[in-house]
Amino acid sequence: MNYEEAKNKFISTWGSLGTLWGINKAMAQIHALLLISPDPLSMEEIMEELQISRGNTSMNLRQLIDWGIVFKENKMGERKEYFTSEKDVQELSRQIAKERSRRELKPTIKVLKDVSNIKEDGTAKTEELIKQTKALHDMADTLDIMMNKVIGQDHNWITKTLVKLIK
Amino acid sequence: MNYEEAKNKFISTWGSLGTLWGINKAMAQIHALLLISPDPLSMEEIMEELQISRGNTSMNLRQLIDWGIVFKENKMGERKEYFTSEKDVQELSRQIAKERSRRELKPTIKVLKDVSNIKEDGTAKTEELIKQTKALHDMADTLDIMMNKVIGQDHNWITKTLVKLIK
DNA sequence: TTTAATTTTCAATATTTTTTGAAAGTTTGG
DNA sequence: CCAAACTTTCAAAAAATATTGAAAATTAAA
Repeated sequence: MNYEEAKNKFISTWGSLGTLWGINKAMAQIHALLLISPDPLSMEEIMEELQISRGNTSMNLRQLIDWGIVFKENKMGERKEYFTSEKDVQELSRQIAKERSRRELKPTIKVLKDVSNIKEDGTAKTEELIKQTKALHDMADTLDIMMNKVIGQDHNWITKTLVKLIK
Repeated sequence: MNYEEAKNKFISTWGSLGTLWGINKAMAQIHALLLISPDPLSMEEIMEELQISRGNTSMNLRQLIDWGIVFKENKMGERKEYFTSEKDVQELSRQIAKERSRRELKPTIKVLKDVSNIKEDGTAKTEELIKQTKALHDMADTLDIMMNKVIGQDHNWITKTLVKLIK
C-alpha cells in the first residue's frame, strides 16, 4: 500500500465510522483529511481533495470548529482562511466525549430521572417501569461520569494502568 | 406524570437515543417496550402498542435476538411466540458493548493497523499519516479493551470504585 | 396429509438525512 | 465607498435509510 492508497483508505474508513457514530460522512472525512495533513488546508483544497461542494464543506467545517476539534488559521498576506485539526488524539477524544455527553447522554439522563420518579401505584407495570428506568439512569450517569472524567482529564495513567490490569 | 405518559416518554426517548447510536427507532422502541413490560409480549401486542407494521416488528425483533438482548418465549398451549428482554442492565450493556465492538471498532482497528504500517518514504505527509494513524490505533485498541473488559466482565466493583474515586 | 395460524421476506414506498449550488452576505484592499 | 475575494445560507435535489404490506414460507394442530 502506497501513500495515496493508505490516505484514501484512512479517509474513507474514518468517514464510515463517523456515520456509525452519528457524525455525517463529510464531517468525518474533512476531519480525517485535516488530521493527517501536515499543513493547514484551504476550503478549496478540501473541496478538491474530497470532491464535495462548497456549501457542504463550509457547514461541516463550522460544525467541526463548534466541536472544538478544528481551528481556523490565517496565513499572512492571504485573505483565504486555512483549517487545521487538533492533532493530539487524547485531546480529540476528550472533545468528542464532551460533545456526545452533551448531546446524547445528558438529555437521556434527564428523561430517565423524570420517568423513574413517577409515583408508585401498586401495579406491577408501574413498579417495573420505575425499577428499570432507575437502573438505566444509574448506568447512564456512571457512563457520563466516566466519559467526562476518565477520558476527559489528563490522567492518562489511569487508563494505561487499568488496561494493563485487565487486558 | 402518570404511568401512561411516563411509559410513552421513556419509549420515545429510548427510540431517539437509539437513532443517535446507529440503532433504528423501531428496534430501540421495541426494546424499550419489552424492557419495562413485566410479562412477555406477542408480536401483535408489540405492533399494536408501537403502531408499527408486522414486517418491521418481525425484522427488528430478529435483530434484537441476534444481539442477545431479547428472547423468545413460548406459553404452553399457545402457538404464538412471545418476546421478553434482558432485564439486567449490566448484562444489557455488556451485550451492546460487545456488538458495537464487533461491528464498529474491530474493523476500524484493522484499517488503522494496516494504514499505519505503510513504509516511511521520508516525506512529511507520509510521516504525519503514520504518526496519526498509529495514535488512533492505540486509542481505538484501548477503547476496545475497555469496552470488552471493564463494561463486559462482572467486576462491577471496578466501575463503582473508579467512579467514587474520580467523581 | 390438509389447513389454519403465525412468521418471514422483500419489492415498493415513505421518511429522514445529506448534499448541492447559486444567491446573499461579509470582509478587506485599493 | 467600491469591487473583488471569499464564506455562508438555504431551498431544492439526491442519496441513504426505514417502513409497509401482501405474498411466500413455516409450523403445528387436527
